[in-house]
Amino acid sequence: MTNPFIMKLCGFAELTDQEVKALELATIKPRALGPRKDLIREGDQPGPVFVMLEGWAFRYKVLPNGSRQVMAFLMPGDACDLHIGMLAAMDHSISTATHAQVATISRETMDELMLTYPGIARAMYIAQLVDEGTLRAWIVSLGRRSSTERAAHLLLELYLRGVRTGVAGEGKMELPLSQLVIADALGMSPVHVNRVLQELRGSGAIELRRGVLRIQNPVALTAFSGFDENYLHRRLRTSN
Amino acid sequence: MTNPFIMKLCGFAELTDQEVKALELATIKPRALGPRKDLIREGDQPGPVFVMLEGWAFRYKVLPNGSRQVMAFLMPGDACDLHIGMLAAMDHSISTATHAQVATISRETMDELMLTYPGIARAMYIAQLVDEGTLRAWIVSLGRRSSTERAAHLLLELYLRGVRTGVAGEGKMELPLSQLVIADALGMSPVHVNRVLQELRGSGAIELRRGVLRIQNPVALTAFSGFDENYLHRRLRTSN
DNA sequence: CGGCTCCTTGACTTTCCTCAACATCAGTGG
DNA sequence: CCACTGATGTTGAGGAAAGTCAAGGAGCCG
Repeated sequence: MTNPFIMKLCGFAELTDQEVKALELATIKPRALGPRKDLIREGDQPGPVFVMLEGWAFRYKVLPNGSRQVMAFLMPGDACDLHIGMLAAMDHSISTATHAQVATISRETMDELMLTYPGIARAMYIAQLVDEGTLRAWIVSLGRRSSTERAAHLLLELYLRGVRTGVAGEGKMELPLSQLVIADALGMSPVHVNRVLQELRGSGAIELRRGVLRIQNPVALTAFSGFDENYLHRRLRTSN
Repeated sequence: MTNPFIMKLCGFAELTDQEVKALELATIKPRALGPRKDLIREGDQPGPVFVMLEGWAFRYKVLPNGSRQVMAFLMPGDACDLHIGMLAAMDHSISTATHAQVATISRETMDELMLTYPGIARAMYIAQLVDEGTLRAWIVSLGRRSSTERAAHLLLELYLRGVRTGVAGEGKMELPLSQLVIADALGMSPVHVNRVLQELRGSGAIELRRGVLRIQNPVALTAFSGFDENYLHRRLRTSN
């Protein structure tokens, strides 16, 4: 299977062949987007569900003083919020970070998929819960971790999420994010991100160069950043 | 209506009399809890949905180094996550901050309520979306606002949320949170919270004493903190 | 009254930001 | 093939913001 979205949902719930087929059909015609293109802007009325098939995007908000905060990364396999269509207006924007292939599933189609296929509904709910847990984990990082711990935590998170969708493995993943975007996610200045990454590189914990991340010492990195993978919910409730 | 939970849901969707009755019935027997009692702990298997009828609680996580981060406040009218029961384990804990009256609705009852009453389902989904928007707003605050702006933003948020549930009004609300808990929510030290609050008091924007918050100058506070109430979604989509 | 929690203040230290300059790299068009 | 351009990464120096440590004050309750 090459579709990271389906691979991720299969990790969340047992999907029947029919369900997989329906998902394949729904994401069969992605559109190509260049880097730095807004998928949707704050204030817009929410439209279809976006599914990232290739490339990276991020949710962000720009403050009156011009600074920007990234609130979430969307990597291949990620979809955006389920029920967001109920709201009148987006409270943040989503932009691509790289070239991307994005499938769009209309609200109606999505509702129908979830009504028809309980496995899809279940998997989408779980994906949403994990996303929410991820938001909370970011709050913890921003509030109580040092800048170096914070960076280490983010890199580990992205790697583990990548493993789930098949875009990462064997300690390696493509990570085409500029230090500027990482800075806006970690709530720090770009120059400090640079120094912090050097520190992590210097300690031998990671390698990050030319858009490729290598986790050299996962154990040390986990301990140092206080990473607790609970929030990614790799073990799900088996019954019901 | 004295039930802040029902008042809040009514603000999100038009509820029929039947639906209101069903909600009243479901929350008729709250249990009383003292301050600093955990409702549920990280690692526990999720149980019923909790509904705060009186008093305050907060979601939090304690890091290996002993520091604590508060990720959300639950004030009267708030309920905790809808589908959390699908997960095997909580990724954070919830504790009371004050004496509290908490109703518990079993997973089965909640599922049934949402299946039977579309208005309740809709209102609960919207409440969840608003909670999620609130998490993102906290990320923005923690990442990109100065400590004083951050404090101002939090107080304004809590006040506006209180208005929605009827526990705040006319620039005034009960806010029984210690500076220590506020510090853990803002990701700063308690002594700095103290200084920042003094600054806000001194500027005439707020008054906060003995557990009562007064917003003296909402306009200045909004501008200063860069508060954008979008994320509370006071205007909802009317159709569908 | 004693004991607890919470709030307040001052002095010192650390972390991280800002500013500024420069290096590197990929893509573009001549 | 090379010069130009824009985005990105790197380095150093100085300063502002917020943390830590330590001590004392205020309020509340048994």
